[in-house]
Amino acid sequence: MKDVAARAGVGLKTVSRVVNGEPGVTPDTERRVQEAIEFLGFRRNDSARVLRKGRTASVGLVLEDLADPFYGPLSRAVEEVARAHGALLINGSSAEDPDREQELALALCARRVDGLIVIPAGYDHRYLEPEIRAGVATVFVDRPAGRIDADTVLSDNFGGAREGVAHLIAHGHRRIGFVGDHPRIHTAVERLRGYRAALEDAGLDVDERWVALGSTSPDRVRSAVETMLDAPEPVTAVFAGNNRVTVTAVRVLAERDRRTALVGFDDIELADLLGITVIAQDSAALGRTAAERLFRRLDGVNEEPESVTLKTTLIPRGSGELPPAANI
Amino acid sequence: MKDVAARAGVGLKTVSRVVNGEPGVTPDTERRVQEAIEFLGFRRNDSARVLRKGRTASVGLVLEDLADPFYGPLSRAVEEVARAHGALLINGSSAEDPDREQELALALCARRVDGLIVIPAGYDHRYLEPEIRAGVATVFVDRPAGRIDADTVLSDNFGGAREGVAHLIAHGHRRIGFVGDHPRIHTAVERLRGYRAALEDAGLDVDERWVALGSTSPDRVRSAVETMLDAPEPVTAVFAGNNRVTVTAVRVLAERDRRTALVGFDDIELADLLGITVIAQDSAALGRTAAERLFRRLDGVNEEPESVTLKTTLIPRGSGELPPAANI
DNA sequence: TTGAAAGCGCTAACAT
DNA sequence: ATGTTAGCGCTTTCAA
Repeated sequence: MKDVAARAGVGLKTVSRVVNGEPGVTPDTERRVQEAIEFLGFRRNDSARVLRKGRTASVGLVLEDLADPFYGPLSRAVEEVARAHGALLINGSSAEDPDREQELALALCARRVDGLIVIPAGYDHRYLEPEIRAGVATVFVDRPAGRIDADTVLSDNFGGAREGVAHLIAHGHRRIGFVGDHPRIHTAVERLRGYRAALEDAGLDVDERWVALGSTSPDRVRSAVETMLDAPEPVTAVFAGNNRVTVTAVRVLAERDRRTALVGFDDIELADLLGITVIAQDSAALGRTAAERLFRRLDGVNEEPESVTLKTTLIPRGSGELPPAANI
Repeated sequence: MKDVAARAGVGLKTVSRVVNGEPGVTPDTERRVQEAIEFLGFRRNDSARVLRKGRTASVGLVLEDLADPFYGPLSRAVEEVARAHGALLINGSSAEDPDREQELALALCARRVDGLIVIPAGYDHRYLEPEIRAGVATVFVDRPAGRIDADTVLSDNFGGAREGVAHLIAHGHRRIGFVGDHPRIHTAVERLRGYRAALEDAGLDVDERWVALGSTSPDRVRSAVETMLDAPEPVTAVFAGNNRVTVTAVRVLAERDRRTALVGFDDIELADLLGITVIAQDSAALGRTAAERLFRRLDGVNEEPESVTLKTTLIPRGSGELPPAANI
């Protein structure tokens, strides 16, 4: 910038004005400055600008895994909102590791992102308190914040699961398996709660052998489902706790002769062709809502932290409408 | 940092040393500094650090759409490599718009990212020349750079498509449709080239009514496929030019009584269950390779720009092995 | 081992 | 309309 000023024979501030399109420069001077910029291939160094202005026009998003089809649309939605506000988005994947989540979130804070959207991997976010106090707007998505009070955007995991399981019950099922994510994950617990509530609503008992929480790795899900199917009194329907469970469950059920009903939480591509009934959540809406809330905060709105819950949608496609198979 | 120094009763530089784990500080002093840091909730401002050091420890990734399942794993792979090098990743989606690609790439350069990975939307990347000259390492992925010489990592689009079409020919097909992306997109053109080459290898002529390039929107793909199926001499097989085309093609074909063979470029989740034969490319490997190349450059390796091509894999699952249906 | 001073490139505030 | 000065928070250099 100094060089540009020298070459154009003007002061530093004049160049700054031109670069930022500020008023108070004669067209002639502006032209000279533009020429110098062109000639020197100058481009403003935003690092310096940030240092001076205190705002980075960037927001951070800490999620679990960008490669998961659930998070792609979410991230993209956040990006669109950020873009509308002239901000860039820095993503990071925690890989479901609380330490890595913290490391990432703090690294983003050290970069002085203006705001932070976090899909928690951990259960204690007090480490963010100093940052929030220092002015980093923070919104939690998909899972609630741990031990601090903050804006949160969730899906109705409880209600969605309850509706899905009720749907199976309405189609005559009495022995329904639940295969879900690890119990340390909030959504898994909520969905299990919904499962239990639906059974209870119908006056049915839960046999704990029908419930399997744990890793969503194909191996674990496969063995969980197979155990339920091979029991003396096999389940006649399975409720899959998330997209990865559904994918494996569909594979396992497809191998069997006996038709077992299935409802999965989260929609999946091609689920329509496979006739998989799902409880869909709108991950893009989750991201958009969170980002809008974040920027509202950045624009100075100062309300109490608030929790928003987005509705889920039951999409019947066949697998959830199968009647119980005559067993054994 | 000033405040920390004051509170600990030491010089600014000593605090800097402690924060960065540099040697030359007595344990006692270090302890006092640490206490002050703790007390004040100090965290280093990386913006200032960046300004001074000239390196941001961040890389930019400009892709088409983070919500596309093809790019999620690619982005994640880049992130992992970046993480291993202590760098953060800033993603941006160009939405297949050349202007937006440029705007994004230049915004990232203004932030002084150390390196840039670009999945081109445009065909002229000379706008990046000053940046590259100024030291921003740049690697192009998935599609080649336009009008500049730069590192590039591609999939073998030509070879993959040729293999897929040859596979259909080997199963007896003579009238094979090609539905692909817009002809301004490099991969679409390459794959079409592969299609033509396979037909030519077999001594078959191409009827241009079997070729449909254009938008990958469901509507356009649907009508393209339906036209081919409803022609007086309908195609007996369809080669789908990418994941989105495949998804719609599968839907359209599933509505028909006559079984039409299908091979798709790109693997899709649940394609195994639907028995869809595909030419799979490894999007994570694409991202990893590009990122490794980028960091090699950042580590000072100074070779000529190089183009790497990654092999694709034919995965037979049924749809590509159907014989031609007796038509009409 | 420790610290003072200079400066990275920019913008805010205040001249002129 | 234009320029000058100070300073954002850190690291580098060099001296103590």
